[in-house]
Amino acid sequence: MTKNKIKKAALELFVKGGYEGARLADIAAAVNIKPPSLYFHFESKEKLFIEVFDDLLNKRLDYLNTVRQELNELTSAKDQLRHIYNDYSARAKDNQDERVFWKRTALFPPNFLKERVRNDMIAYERQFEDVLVRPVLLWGMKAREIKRQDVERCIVAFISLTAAAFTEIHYSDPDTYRERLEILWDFFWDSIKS
Amino acid sequence: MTKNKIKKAALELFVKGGYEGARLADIAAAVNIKPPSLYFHFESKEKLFIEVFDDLLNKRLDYLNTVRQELNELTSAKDQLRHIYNDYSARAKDNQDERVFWKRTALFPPNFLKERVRNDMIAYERQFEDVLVRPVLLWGMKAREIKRQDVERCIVAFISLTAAAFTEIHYSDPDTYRERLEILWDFFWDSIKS
Amino acid sequence: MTKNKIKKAALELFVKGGYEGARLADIAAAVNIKPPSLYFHFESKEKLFIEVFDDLLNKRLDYLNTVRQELNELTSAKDQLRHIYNDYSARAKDNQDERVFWKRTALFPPNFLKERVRNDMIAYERQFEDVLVRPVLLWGMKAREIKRQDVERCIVAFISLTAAAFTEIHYSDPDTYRERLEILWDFFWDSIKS
Amino acid sequence: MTKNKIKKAALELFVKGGYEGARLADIAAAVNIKPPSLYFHFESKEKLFIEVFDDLLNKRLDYLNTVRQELNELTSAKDQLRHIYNDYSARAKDNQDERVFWKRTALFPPNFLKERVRNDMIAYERQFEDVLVRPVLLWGMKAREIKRQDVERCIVAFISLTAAAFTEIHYSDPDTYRERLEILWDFFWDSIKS
DNA sequence: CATGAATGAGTTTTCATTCAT
DNA sequence: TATGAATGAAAACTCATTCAT
Repeated sequence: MTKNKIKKAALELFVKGGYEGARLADIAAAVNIKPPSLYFHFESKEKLFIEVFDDLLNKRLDYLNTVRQELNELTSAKDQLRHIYNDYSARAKDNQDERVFWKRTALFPPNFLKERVRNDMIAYERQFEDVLVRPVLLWGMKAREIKRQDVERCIVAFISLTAAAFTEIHYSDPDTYRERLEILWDFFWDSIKS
Repeated sequence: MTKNKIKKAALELFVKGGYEGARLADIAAAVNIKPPSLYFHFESKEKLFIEVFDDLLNKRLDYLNTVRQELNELTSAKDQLRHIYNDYSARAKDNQDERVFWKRTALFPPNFLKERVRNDMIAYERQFEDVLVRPVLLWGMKAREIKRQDVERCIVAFISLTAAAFTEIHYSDPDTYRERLEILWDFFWDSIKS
Repeated sequence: MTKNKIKKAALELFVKGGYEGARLADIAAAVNIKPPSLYFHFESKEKLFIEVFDDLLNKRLDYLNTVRQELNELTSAKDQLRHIYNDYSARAKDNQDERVFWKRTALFPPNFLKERVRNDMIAYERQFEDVLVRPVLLWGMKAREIKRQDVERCIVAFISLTAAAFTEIHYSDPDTYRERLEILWDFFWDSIKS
Repeated sequence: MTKNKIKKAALELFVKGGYEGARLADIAAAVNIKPPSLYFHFESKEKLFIEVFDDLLNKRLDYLNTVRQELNELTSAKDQLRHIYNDYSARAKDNQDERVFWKRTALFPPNFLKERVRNDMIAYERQFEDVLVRPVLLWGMKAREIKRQDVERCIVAFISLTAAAFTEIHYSDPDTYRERLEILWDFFWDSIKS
């Protein structure tokens, strides 16, 4: 389906150049159509961006629940937290484009989307904490696997783990990246385990 | 001096819209001149960006040495690390614009600068580690203030502290921001102290 | 029949935006089909316009004869002229759209049709004068109902009555419109009656 | 001054093709500049149209007062009315372009201006009646030069004289045009004179 | 130093039109 | 009959840049 191919190409180019840096001509070329043809599928460049963003938002929101399910298979809080964290070490191209698009948009949204992005992002982060991180942490504390302490502080630490991981994507080659993720994880776990 | 006013305005607008999103017309307007007048001071938009970038790079490089000096006044490794970290909690507008410009450029440099930015950034990061972080950590370990452990791992942890701090700028209001920086610091210090 | 629905919708939109202002997409939408479907019925936008125009031309030409017949039922020149004039006070939506289309096309034809329109219009006007206005005026003079005078001058006056009526459509609400038509008529009749 | 040359060229092309039919490329070409240069002088095509329209509106509003002055030189109501009417027989190119632009815009304004045009036009018409036509008619009646009668009806008649005159511009060659204006005038004057 | 005027090279967007189904 | 998908041609508009003053 052309529409999806366009969205995929668009995501890739939005990642490379941001909203303003991505030209419709390039997006069209990536799908082997001419620029005007894009307008059969999308009202405007803005709407295209929004659809890409919304798709990803929904995908991640869904993913939250998927992960939530998967956690049930795991018996220790450590494994569960690690499973959540693992999402960040997957380095398949698509996956990574999406993650960079997500972060780029979160940090530097195109002007016309500033408001919405901010709201959606905050809502997503809240879900992430409420559905995944906090329950696991609480459960781990109850099971004495994790030191009793202020959960909210632990959450802040865990979130910043993921933030740091994202930054690393840009600086490190794949191997260093994985290595560093591991280091961060160790620090984190040592800090909170009983 | 007009030239500096231009650079300051440019930095601000590059922060808001990135290289492509910032229009010379806006930069000129911010300085109360017309766009052609910019060309008296700068050869081109690219050159303007580069100058802003270089200025900041040098400023930070200088700052490294300044901080290096300041560390001598401090007697504990904890205070020293904390002093380095403190740069990140200053939240004056200028300071912050610079930090965001820095990170934005590091993460999403304009295409024409990709190469140079990457190199300069890496060089800077190395300096940061070599001049400030590593020496302090080593010294702290020697003094048994910090647990004996792999220094490089500690560096990774410290660096990611600053990365996380940056991300928080975007999400949190000033108070929350400061609070979280504190939390992260506590986690970090608890992890490495003896 | 779809074809006729299209023509009706087209007429309406040509009235609103002129030839260039009317978009095939809107015309199609008004008939609940998609733009490409229009091409099953018409070769091109130009051809569509021409058909609409020709239909109307023929309709009006026919109407001339109808009116000519109807005049036979009327015994005074005054009633006859008034009957001719009455066409202009009908204000049903369709009727009016047609009149505006007619005038708009007469005054500001699309470039590609300039020649034909001019010719057809002039031919129509001549018919209007030859078949309806002049005979009635002559007959009225012969019957001493109308002052003996230069018929051609009377025709000019009568024609300008209709032109003025058209302009009023745009400026006046229905009631004012009717009222003014009446005023004009009174002036006219007083001027030419015996 | 380029700006004025643009406005003049624009008026001419708006007359020929209406708002949608006039292309900026043609307007630019008429002034020997490239299309983007138009944007140095006008924000957009719409704004250009609006300025042309406003200029003309003001010009005509001024003209009303000029004519008002000139009327004082004339001693009979007949001469005065005729003087008002004469404006319509001037057939210099510029003058006529303006008149056609005026009427075209009045009758078929571009969609984005519909509201404003309607209001401005009605205001202008009112001025025309209040400042010129009604006073002269009243004065003529007082002087027994004009038959005592309902002034408002006379105004309607006079206005439609001008409307009809406008329509004639499109149909007739200059000589016929002048001849018909004369005929209409005679009818009108005969109708209202004492 | 600064700017008014203009422009080249794009960029998004519109729209009538085509064509395979 | 009708349409989904695509396109050519052109439209308006943007923006960095130039240049004479």
